Amino acid sequence: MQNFIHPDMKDVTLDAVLYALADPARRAIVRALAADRACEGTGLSCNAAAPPDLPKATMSQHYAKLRAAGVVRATRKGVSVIHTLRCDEINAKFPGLLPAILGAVDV
Amino acid sequence: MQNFIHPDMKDVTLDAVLYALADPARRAIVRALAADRACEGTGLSCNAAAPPDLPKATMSQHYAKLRAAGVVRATRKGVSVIHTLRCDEINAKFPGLLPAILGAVDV
DNA sequence: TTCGTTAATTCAATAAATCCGAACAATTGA
DNA sequence: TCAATTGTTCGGATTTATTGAATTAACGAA
Repeated sequence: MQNFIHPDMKDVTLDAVLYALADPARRAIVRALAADRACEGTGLSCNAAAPPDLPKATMSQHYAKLRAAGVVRATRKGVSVIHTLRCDEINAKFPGLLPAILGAVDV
Repeated sequence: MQNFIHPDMKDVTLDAVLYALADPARRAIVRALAADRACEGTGLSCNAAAPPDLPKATMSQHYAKLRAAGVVRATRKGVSVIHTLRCDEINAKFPGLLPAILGAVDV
């Protein structure tokens, strides 16, 4: 599985970010990571941030898409993979986007 | 084809809106409608707002998704279908979302 | 070192969504 | 009524998503 590849911010497109955030499961993950950052800020394992009933293969694909889109960053820590939101970077490139999406009352 | 159905704003979900805006062709349409509103404000025909090289079957599907998501409103005017952005409504329900997306330099 | 456990990824098969040419429908003007 | 214009709908090929099963990775204990 090797170490994770994260796109440089100059290669992160609005298209990919919106696509990544257009899925409710992925948005739930991003919300959890955002909440974690606001509190602990230590990052969360895949399982910790994903919706509880999500099959793990599906979960893993969602994380792969979030990483590829440049939305999250992953590092291995023991048997877990810890994810953090690339919050400041996204905010710098797409000002207001994350707040607008995370702030919305998701229906 | 009948008259177009537009969802009531209470039934418009963030999920659907983000999904609609996650596609570059649809975002191009929305940008064109936003620009029109800023200038003429009269609405644009499908062809006028869509990317020029888009096959019309595809274009039509994109508009259908934008309508279903609650992002645009359509009315028939002669042989044309005129679309307008449901700008204020979306802004009221998802504050900051449209500005963040339309304001971004699309890559 | 070798198991066993936990955590996540990859594979492969199926299911669902998208794209677009061709046919169709709606409207207008001649 | 006919032709032209503008979109929509249909159908099939292509692409993408989902998920169970197999696999990889890291760790701790014996």
